[in-house]
Amino acid sequence: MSHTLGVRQAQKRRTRQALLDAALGLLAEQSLSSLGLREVTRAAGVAPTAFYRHFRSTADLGVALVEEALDSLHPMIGTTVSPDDDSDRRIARAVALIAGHVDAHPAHVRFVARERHGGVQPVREAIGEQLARFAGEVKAELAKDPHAAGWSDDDLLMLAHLYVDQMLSTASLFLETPRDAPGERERVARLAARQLRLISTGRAHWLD
Amino acid sequence: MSHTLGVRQAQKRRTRQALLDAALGLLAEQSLSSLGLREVTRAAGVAPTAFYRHFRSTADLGVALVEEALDSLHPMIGTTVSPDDDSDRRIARAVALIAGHVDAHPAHVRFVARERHGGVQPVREAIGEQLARFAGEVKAELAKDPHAAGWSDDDLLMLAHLYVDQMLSTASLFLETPRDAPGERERVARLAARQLRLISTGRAHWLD
DNA sequence: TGTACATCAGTGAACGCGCGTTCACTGATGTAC
DNA sequence: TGTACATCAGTGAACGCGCGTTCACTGATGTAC
Repeated sequence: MSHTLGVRQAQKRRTRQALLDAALGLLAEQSLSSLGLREVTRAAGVAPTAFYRHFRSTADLGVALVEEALDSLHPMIGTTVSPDDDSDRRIARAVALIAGHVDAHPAHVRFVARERHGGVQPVREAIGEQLARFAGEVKAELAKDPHAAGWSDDDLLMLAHLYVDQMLSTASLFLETPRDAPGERERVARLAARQLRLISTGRAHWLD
Repeated sequence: MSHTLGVRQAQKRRTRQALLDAALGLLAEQSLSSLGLREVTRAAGVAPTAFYRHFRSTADLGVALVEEALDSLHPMIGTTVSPDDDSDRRIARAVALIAGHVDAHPAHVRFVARERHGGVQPVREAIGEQLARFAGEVKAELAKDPHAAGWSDDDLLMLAHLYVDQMLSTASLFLETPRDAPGERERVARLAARQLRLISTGRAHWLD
């Protein structure tokens, strides 16, 4: 088992993850730009100085969180955009998928929504890059669809960005909706579905 | 002139504005959640203790900034959504208006984009309320359009929210684009125009 | 117009506190033979 | 398998610093007569 880590490396990895988890928890109530190193180590249960064995600064930790958060979002793309026999069914599936993701990873979603325009440049840039990568993949999915015949590359990318923004906006709306308010959640779901349907309608008549 | 302020009140107003301006400047490089009271008073040229004559906390100052920022955005609504003989011309006008607003009030736009999902609850809530008010007004504008015949209230509000989100997303994209890169600015403008056109197309065929 | 008193925006000293960072350290894990 | 040495993740004390908040104050502005 050549890939097995030694005891030392495994422990280091665990501490690193504890720092990331602690930070993500603290970021529910504040922005990265005000997150303190001592605050994070305290929450993670290690000495302040241990922080430097893993990250140069909280900004550096933030960049690591970007990778973690957007990797978790990744699998969602294909399913959301992939074609379906019925458009309304695809949309309903996409909205349910988003809602499920928000329930499964609320802290990650909040982090991305918050820091996308947040006060820490390297983190903003990392999120921007990841979202551009996403849009690229959404575009590739869209290109497979028969609807895409006659679309320019630019227009496909434009639509892809629209979808990515819409997904994030919907996710963040779900995040603000209490989990124990099924009525409100349903309202959000129907709003999101209709917004996606409007985009789909625009897409269907784009070349008219 | 009964509305003329006394010397004392006028001076107090000026100091308050100096605090708001100083804070807005500092928020170009950080989030409200990390903005310090002393930092603000230092930039405004007053003693730290003077702060308390105007605001209870930096969060309180943030809420005041929300009003200021969104009041400046307000006049844009009517012009952006109002109907025109030609749809493409209206869209071009809307995009130019957004670009102009970003040039005129970059700090306000950045503040709203950043703190909309930021780490300070009262500020998030204030922005949410103002944007909901906006969406209501956009909806009222949309209702005037002949296209709106047969649309439900809910669908009009849905579309209004889509427009508001799109405006903010475009504004924030302009913000990230250097002012001295006319090529890039033009690219962003054309992207935004096509996204608006796609939404318009969806709107035109909504009831099909 | 002049005088005596009240108001209150802004001051400056002082406080206790938590911050980020440095440093030499410890002791478990890893490696060479 | 055992031994001697190297590595290095995590520690704990110490530092100087800027923070938010309190307090009694000052002196220009406002008001009553």
